Amino acid sequence: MPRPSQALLSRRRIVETAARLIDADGLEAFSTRRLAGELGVRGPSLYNHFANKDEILDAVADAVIAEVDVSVFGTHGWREALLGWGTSYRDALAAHPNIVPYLAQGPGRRPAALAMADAVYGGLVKAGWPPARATHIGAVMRYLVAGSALGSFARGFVEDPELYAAHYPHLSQAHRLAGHQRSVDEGAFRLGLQALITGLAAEYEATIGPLPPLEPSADSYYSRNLQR
Amino acid sequence: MPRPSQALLSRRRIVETAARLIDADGLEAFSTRRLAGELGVRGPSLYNHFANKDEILDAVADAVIAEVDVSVFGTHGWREALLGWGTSYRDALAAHPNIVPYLAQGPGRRPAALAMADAVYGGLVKAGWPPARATHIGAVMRYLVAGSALGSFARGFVEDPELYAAHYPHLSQAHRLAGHQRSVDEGAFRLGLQALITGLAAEYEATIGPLPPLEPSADSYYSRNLQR
DNA sequence: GAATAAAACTAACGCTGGAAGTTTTATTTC
DNA sequence: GAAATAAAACTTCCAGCGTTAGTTTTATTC
Repeated sequence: MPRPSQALLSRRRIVETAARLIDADGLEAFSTRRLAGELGVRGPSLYNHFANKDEILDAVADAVIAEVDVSVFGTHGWREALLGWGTSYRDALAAHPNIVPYLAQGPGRRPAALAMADAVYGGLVKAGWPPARATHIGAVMRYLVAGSALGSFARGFVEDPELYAAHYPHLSQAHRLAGHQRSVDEGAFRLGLQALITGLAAEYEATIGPLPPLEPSADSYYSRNLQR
Repeated sequence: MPRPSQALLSRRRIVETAARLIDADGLEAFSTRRLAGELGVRGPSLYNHFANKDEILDAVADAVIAEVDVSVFGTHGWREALLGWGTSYRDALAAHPNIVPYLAQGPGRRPAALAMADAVYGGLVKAGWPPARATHIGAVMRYLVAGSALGSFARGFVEDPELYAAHYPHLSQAHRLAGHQRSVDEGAFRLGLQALITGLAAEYEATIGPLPPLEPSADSYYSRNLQR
């Protein structure tokens, strides 16, 4: 069956289906044939729309980053912005953990990833951070977020009390971690993000000047969490 | 040629060779046949020593973690310990970035990874951190270290000025990042680690009590870097 | 309307991890 | 020490992988 009268595929449809498969089964189980099957076509048909499998993965990764909200850099001080952006960034990645090893390689030529980098770097420099420091901060945030989204810390511990009993005296409760996955993982990320911002604030005061005031709004999510 | 009189393979030899191949060519290019070829045998021979390819990768990952030095938890305060361990952890992973996506999944049943978790958690609890907080801190450190070792932040930016010119006004110098890979990546990690520890210290003082004094030794690497 | 391009298919290639079967040697059992 | 058993190497084979080349039909361009 050669070219159909109505297009069966589009880049968008391919990317959406690929994202769904990767979310459901992971990167290792993802194959061009599997994807083609889900789309009701054959493997080689994908090559009419993407040069290779990597290009599909690239597009999936950028679709994930496109979900990240960087608007706080235009509306809040740098501390609230880091908190809001970091949270949104981690939410986006945590919703799609299986693609994280792939997208953590850097923006490359991906439009959404570059737009995010542009907004973050620009916002930090505007806040008074020297350019080199702004770069470092962007990098650290990526480390923290990508690291936290790579896979559950809590679920990395096997639910078998016997495993820990003989040789790991302090890990007697480690088998319970997986059962508290969400609270452990989110609690850890929240702690890390807040501690990092607190530490950066100390450096800002020591090397740049007084901190910009936090939003006075009583119901502001950001001010509540950066109270000192 | 059936069973040789002298053993051609050992688990240790397999793991060392696998680690070398992964370091040289990456995880995607790593195959059981490639590994077998390097060892002078055929692919299926590996299955006499490891159940499957994943088990080989597991052993490689644990060999990397075995390089991490956690002894500072027994000799220094928790701040110096986090700094020293975090640095050693990142050094070990940065020396083997290609296996990082694999080992970041958590300790599982790997002896070295469990021993590391045991030492870190035990050290933090002994320093006064509540158990749940100690878990969070362990998780955050993994986020930061694994995230920073996943691949170079600086090299994630393409060395093409034209890419950034039209749509990313703040990224006019981004094409230069790759040329400063080492200083950017290490500078960022150092900043993140120190800021994180500073922030954690603030929480320790606010919720637990006075900080343990830093080592008085004038030449101590740790005290010099945690000065406030 | 003819020529060109695009999008689907099939067939094929070389590669992958691993199972099954065979052969020889080491180790265990008596 | 001989026989039985186990182990470690090989070969053959399987089903799956990403991708290329060629064919056919339809859309688009001139």
